[in-house]
Amino acid sequence: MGRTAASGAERGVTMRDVAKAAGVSIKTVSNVVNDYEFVSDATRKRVSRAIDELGYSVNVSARNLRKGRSGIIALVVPDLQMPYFAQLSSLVITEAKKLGLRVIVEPTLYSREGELNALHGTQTGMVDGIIYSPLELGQDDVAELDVECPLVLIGERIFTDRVDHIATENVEGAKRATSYLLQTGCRRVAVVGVHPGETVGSAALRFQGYREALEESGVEFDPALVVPSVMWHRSDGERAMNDLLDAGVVPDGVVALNDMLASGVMHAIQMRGMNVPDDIAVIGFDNSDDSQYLSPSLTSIAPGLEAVARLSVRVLNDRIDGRLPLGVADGAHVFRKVASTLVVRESTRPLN
Amino acid sequence: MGRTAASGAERGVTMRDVAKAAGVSIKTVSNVVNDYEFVSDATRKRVSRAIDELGYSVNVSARNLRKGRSGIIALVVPDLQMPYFAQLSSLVITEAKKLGLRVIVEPTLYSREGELNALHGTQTGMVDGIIYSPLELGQDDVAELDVECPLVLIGERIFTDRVDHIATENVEGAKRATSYLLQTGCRRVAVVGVHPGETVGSAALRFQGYREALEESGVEFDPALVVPSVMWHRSDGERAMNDLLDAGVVPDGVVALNDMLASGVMHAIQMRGMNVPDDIAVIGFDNSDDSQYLSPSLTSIAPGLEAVARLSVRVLNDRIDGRLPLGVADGAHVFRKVASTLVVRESTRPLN
DNA sequence: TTGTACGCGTTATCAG
DNA sequence: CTGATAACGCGTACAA
Repeated sequence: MGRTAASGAERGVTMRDVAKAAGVSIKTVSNVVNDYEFVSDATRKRVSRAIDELGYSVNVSARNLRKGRSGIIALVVPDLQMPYFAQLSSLVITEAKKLGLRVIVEPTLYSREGELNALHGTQTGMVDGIIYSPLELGQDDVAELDVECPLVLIGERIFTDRVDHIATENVEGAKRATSYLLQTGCRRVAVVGVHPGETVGSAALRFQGYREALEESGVEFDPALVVPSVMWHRSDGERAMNDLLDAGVVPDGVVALNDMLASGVMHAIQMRGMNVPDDIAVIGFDNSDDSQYLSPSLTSIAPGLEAVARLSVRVLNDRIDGRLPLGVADGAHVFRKVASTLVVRESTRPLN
Repeated sequence: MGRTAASGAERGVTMRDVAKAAGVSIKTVSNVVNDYEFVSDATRKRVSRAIDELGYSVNVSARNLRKGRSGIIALVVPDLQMPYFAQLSSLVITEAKKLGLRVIVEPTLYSREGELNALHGTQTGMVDGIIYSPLELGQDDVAELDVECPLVLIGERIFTDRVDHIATENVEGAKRATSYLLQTGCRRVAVVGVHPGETVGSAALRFQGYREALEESGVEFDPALVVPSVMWHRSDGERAMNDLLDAGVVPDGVVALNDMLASGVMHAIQMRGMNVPDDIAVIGFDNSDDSQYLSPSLTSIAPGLEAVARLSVRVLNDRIDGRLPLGVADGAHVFRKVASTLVVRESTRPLN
């Protein structure tokens, strides 16, 4: 009434109103609201009742101003629709909630500009910290990471000792995948989804792991078994596998650099009347949610996203609170590589 | 340097500092910052320079306190990892950005408690509005939607005239899908993913559309062609289709109630050496991102998520600003059903 | 254990 | 066009 009824949030009932209604001072109301321990039960009750009756709720903006905090962090990712980042976001939000933080998700939509904007744009204010997972920025852009608020870097595109960094085991994971195929009897293992010429980023690192595994097992590297694909969609995997088979190259195992590629690879194999894993074993990467729903269900490398999420949020929270993250010297920065694990399902042959 | 580098946001340079440095008053700085038009170019320049030199940036918390707004809206969805909601979130975020709003995504993880908490929890403060897409709450919970801030409801679980509501064409969409199969020559059209006993929610509405299409075309309804499945994953679709075929029922078309089911259905068909669409045509629902990457690519009903996102954000923004959304009388509420469209791809036969 | 009074950084209302 | 000055609602020394 009275007013234009505009004002979104509170109806205007403040601590002062509550104080008056309960016959106490503002400070006492504040104490109750913030669960300050030295408040007599009697007053606490009176105040609580007044709060309920007036429908009071604290004005978060005022609190933020006073405390110099917003309780909000930004999560910057390329694209919410990619299973990998959707899962990461989901986990980060869950983890943040545990620590009383809320998350603003900022998709940069694969644009360099978007990624820079998330760091230096006008919208930057009000977040206490940033979890940053770039796909476009590269090693040359290290300087851009120098921002006002704490920042935790995720991924394998940039390496620097100037910010906290949580990385995943791309090399090791791909190596483990390849080794597993070799151990289960594969001799001609193809790799699908390579980005020729790249030296940083998931594709390059995973391909490196593939090569290391071959080398370690004494299996000779065969360029004919390497299938490039810039995009990593299902149809790319299908096309890649068809190209390979059309060229007369028949592997007995395939390492796909992500699960969607793997899905397409399996489909191509099955469409030719061959069996996965008996004729050709297939292994994926990312252990995305639907790898278990494929048929056969897909053996995959789980990058440990839970750990990535947990660590990122925790480290960021420590920085925000001005604490040193666990196990880091003053002035130094966190660098953690999260262990990946092999999730064995039906698309590969058993170990014996 | 100097300090512990802790303090999240600003280093403490305020409008007052800028004003002093530029030799003007605070108000003038404010004017410049907010692009107030009646500022002489000279002053504007002086102030701008001072801002740059001191590295000033506005304190968003203070602004929020003063304006009674935070510029943040909450988007409440069941699960970020479901393609449908990932896409919706992505679109809402993009749309909100255009209007200068930021989005906090709140996954409720399929829990009733989570959905209620998003409305009445302690974290509620500070958001100017809520876009609410419940999956657990039902018609009985209408009262819960009565919250302090503007709220826009999305989905088909609850219908009420007490809040703004953007719905999608579930009935019409499924009807269109079924009709299309019939028009392209199918005579025995199965439906996969039905939830027996349900009367609200996507499953019930889509099934209803299926029946209406049959009726309209004068094709008799055959219960044997109805395959229930509570879950809507790929493997559920595969199992459902296998059950159907194992029972000796061979349809010439399948309406899957979402794309993941459709994917499984196609796989089951292909694994038996049959062809999609020549032997059995398949149509999905949601037009999820990867329906185009299946093989054959999947004909699907696109629920018009872009429009849902655009409308929700716009309506919410109007309410936040105290405006009446376009075409709504005072005291009334928006109810909009967004048109769905049929996206024809390779999994169905052509019209002629 | 509770009350008083001030300041956080902006924006808005006036005069000038 | 610009300058004082009063809120905005809450936290917090400090005093009682």
